[in-house]
Amino acid sequence: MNIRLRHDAIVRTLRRNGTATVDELACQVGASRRTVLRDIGALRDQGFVIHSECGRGGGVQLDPQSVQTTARLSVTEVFALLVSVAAMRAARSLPFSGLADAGLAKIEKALPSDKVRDLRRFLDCLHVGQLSPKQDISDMGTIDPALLPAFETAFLQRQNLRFSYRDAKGAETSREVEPQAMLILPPLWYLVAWDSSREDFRHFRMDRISRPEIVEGTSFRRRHVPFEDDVCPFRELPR
Amino acid sequence: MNIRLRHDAIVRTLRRNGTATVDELACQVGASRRTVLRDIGALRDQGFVIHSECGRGGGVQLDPQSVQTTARLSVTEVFALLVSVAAMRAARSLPFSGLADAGLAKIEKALPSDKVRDLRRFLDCLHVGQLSPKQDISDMGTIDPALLPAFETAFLQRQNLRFSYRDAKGAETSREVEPQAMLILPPLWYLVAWDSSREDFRHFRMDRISRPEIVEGTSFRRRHVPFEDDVCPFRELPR
DNA sequence: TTTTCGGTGACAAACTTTGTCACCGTAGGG
DNA sequence: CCCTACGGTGACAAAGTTTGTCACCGAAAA
Repeated sequence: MNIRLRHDAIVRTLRRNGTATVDELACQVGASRRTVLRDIGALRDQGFVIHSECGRGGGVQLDPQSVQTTARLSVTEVFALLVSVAAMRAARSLPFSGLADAGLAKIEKALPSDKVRDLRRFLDCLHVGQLSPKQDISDMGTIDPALLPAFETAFLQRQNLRFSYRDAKGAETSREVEPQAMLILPPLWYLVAWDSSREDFRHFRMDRISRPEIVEGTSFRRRHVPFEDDVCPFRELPR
Repeated sequence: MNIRLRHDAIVRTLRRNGTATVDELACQVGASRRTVLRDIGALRDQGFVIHSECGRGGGVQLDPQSVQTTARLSVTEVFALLVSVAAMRAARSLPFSGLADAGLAKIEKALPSDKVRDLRRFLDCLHVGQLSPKQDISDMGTIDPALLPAFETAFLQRQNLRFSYRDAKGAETSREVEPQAMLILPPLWYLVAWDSSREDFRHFRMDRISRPEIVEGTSFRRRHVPFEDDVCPFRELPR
């Protein structure tokens, strides 16, 4: 039995039984006492809170407050999750909610059913209220929702986008670009786009963009956004 | 060098260089030709689209259209992501957006900086527009946002919640419960709560709840929501 | 004081990953 | 038509990692 599966099995058994002795666990997962103890150590290293008591009636116990799970999700699965949560949360007026719904359905069909079960189980673990108590609600009002329908269309139909851009010095210019990606670095959103008149990628802060409009009759292909090794691929973000 | 790190390095090198020969990659990552070829096989199994060409001037190339990354995120990291995206997306009127912001800050501080970098890099990969084209926007209007402030308070302050609940048969009852969790099974939201008059957990469909209010002067502790092995922990959800 | 239980260190056995080598097929250049 | 550059595969031993066994420690309950 694989080490990951064994960790998973141990966690699940502990969740189910509440408490168990190491020998019971060893028997359950078909491994030796020593291995189970090693596994418990590894799980603790991973952040699981596992209480233990010596002596008669003792055993190990998973702290019920701990939200940790053993699951590690691939990016595709995480994307499915993000899409699903975004779909539920996003108000109708926010962009890409339709896409999100469509994506969710698509991903649920595409993933093997045990993956879907894992996702569900993971969502179950998202008990609200585990995080810190209320604090200031920081302002995230940098993006004007009124801009977004034009963006959505530009992305989905792959049509050029024209808008007015105010740079860091306050100068206004008019741009026509091929929207390639949205870059989200909280709390700012950037539009990553190919500027064909300059023959290069440019990054535009969303809150500096105004009057976006689709350029009818245009159509572009996706370009390969260049990546740098070991650094954020977009080096010079407008401040 | 670890197998995961090597896969990562190969993918990044291919993204940076566009194309590379197996021998170059082998030299780069400090492994043998054979191992790199095995790795490429493994990456293909994982869903990466890697083109290859024989002969002079040939080499391997990562399909730029493929959004795949090698990253596998732990649940804690995924939660950080979810929280961050939710924070950005959630309109002010939706619940838990304050919590989300606070959580994001907390998590960014708690995670080692390379994890934050991974998260950033992962967000960079969330190129919008990779999913299927526009489809019907399915209705997600089952949750009345007006309900949610009372819920948020009940969760965060751990105060009892009283509301009117209409069951599957249409009968209205009044309930007073300890809200323990929100269960999100698209497209429905459930409130998982301890019903102290019945001494048991109950599941309430959010769209059947009306007139929620905090019960002043009450206070409860978190309870351990029981999990079943290998199945959705909440077996009998109201239809 | 004995039994039950978590926890540790050492070390060989079992298993997995890696490197080496020999070899195949294809494409381009001379 | 041969040579060279390149991706790709199978076999097998070397290197590395995980696991089981065993001996032993300390705490707590009967």
